[in-house]
Amino acid sequence: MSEKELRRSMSVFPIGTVIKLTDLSARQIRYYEEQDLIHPERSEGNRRLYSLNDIDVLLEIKDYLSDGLNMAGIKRVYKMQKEEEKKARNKKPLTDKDVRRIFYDEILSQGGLNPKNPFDTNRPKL
DNA sequence: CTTCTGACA
DNA sequence: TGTCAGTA
Repeated sequence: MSEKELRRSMSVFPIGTVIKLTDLSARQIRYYEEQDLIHPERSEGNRRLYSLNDIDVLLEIKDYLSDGLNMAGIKRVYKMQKEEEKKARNKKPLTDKDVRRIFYDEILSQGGLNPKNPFDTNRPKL
């Protein structure tokens, strides 16, 4: 892991800072953590500490949300990214963002996954 | 003063 | 998701 990646993964920001940077509510930020989309560490006083990477993910989630994806859809974007990582890890030189971008576009082009429509657990796998 | 967890008029 | 409570 490069030094830059190491720094981007260091947990140093309190939730207040993240709220200002992402314009998301504390409620939402904690909820996305429950959904395993971000993994902030904890300080001695049990306070959450976020990394630049966590903030990037939060910013991406905001975009997905504004484009109509619900939690199920967003979680799939990241879930598929992980699955694809294992395959590409030893082959393609795609970055995490490239992979997410690809699946994100696919999901959008397939329509659906709107916040209104309940869950889509039974949707066909991409 | 800031953040945390749990709960719901 | 908002928000209020009671803490740490």
